[in-house]
Amino acid sequence: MATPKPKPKAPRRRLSADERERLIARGAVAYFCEVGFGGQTRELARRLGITQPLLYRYFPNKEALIDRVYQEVYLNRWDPRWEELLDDHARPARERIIAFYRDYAKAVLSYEWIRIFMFSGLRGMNLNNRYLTLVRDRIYTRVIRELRLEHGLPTPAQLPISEMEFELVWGLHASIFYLGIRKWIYGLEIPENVEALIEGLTTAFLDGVPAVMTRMAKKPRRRS
Amino acid sequence: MATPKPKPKAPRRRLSADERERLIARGAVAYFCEVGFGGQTRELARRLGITQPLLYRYFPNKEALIDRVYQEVYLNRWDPRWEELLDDHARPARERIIAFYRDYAKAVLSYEWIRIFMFSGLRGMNLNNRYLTLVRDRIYTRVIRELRLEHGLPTPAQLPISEMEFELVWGLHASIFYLGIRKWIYGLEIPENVEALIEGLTTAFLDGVPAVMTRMAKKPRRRS
DNA sequence: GGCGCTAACTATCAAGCGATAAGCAAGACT
DNA sequence: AGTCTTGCTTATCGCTTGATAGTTAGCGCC
Repeated sequence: MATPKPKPKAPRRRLSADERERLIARGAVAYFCEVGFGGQTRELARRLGITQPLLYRYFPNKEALIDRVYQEVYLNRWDPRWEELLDDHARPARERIIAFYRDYAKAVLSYEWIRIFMFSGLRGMNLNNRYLTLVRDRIYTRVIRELRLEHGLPTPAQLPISEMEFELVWGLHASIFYLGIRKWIYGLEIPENVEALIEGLTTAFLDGVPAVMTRMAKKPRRRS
Repeated sequence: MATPKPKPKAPRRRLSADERERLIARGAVAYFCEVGFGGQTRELARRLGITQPLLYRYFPNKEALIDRVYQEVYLNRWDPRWEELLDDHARPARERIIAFYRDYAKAVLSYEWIRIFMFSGLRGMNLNNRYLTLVRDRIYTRVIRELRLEHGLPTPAQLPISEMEFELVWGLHASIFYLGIRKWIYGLEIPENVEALIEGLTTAFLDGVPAVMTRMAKKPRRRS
């Protein structure tokens, strides 16, 4: 090439502080999701089309930026209607549970959510645990309660939920979450029709788990 | 403290090249499993009780060290007897599948395996995919074959294994693998008696999945 | 259309980190 | 005991990277 082209150099654009901060936060989510929290501030700035020191005008340091990423991803991902949905006794339990997982999957099986969740887990954050406790207390308990009700087993008030029952529900949860891992962490293809898939997994769960639950409710727990 | 203590400085120990290399490799596995591949060579050396440049006498660069970590963790983790176990028609299919997953879990639910698997996935390595293809071809196909046989469904030769069948088995796999994620990535407690847990999960699977499989074999596949 | 506020940039520091070069010393062999 | 091999260390380079200081210029306002 004859033209050395000194620099493309986009014209300096001046945004309001709020707007720029949001832009940086969004960009940080996208960037750190992709490369992990070891990603460099210079590369993040480059992707945002700004200079690296500008980041430090909006965030005191890199850690603050990462905290913001957590906030962006973790907050506002919980839909309170999930609990209502699971409580709605007008519909059959089976239908409710399938509907819930269909909806839950839509919220959670995203690139950002799955990867941030993994990265923060590997980093030793306890945000994961806080979230998973929420899932356990708000969702698993409801699923188990409804299953017990449907199969004429004692209510959780009468007989506390056993470890095994929690584990079985966690197994369903895992099989759905793992779809996200396969897609967004391993980079594998998963079936196009995720809804049908979740319906199949949940159906298999609903067909298989009550038998185990019933068996465990009758037999005393065997110690290893 | 009155004693400034200039340096503990362990006496220089001279090992054979082979021995030292193995030591470094082992240490690298432990270190990179813990902190990820962004870990620093200096810190690794410190943990090994050697100086950092010594690493470069045994490995040309950090990447080679990481490759070695992959080798150490991925290789020799596959037990060919798993396939034999699943093929052993002297035992009931249910018993074989439970026995397999009990054994498989023992091999795979380790700190090193789980974390390296995640780190390499997040890094975009395709080693995961190679491994998972192996699992699919050697294990899932066998599980499905045996389940079909037990429930009077066509053999895979007569009717190819459907996507949904693979997905259901992948669901079982996920629910077991997720135990490792919970323990070694999220840092959560999991039940002590993992064997009983796996038995419960597999039983629920075996009770629930055939119904779905039978249904799908009879009904034509519904498109979304 | 000039002026001021401040968003954004240029330049740079200091610590961190992968990697290399040259010298030292532990153990083996005679 | 002397010496030779080579495992291991000290010293250091050069680039990277988070963070700071000082300068420039876009936009609103009168």
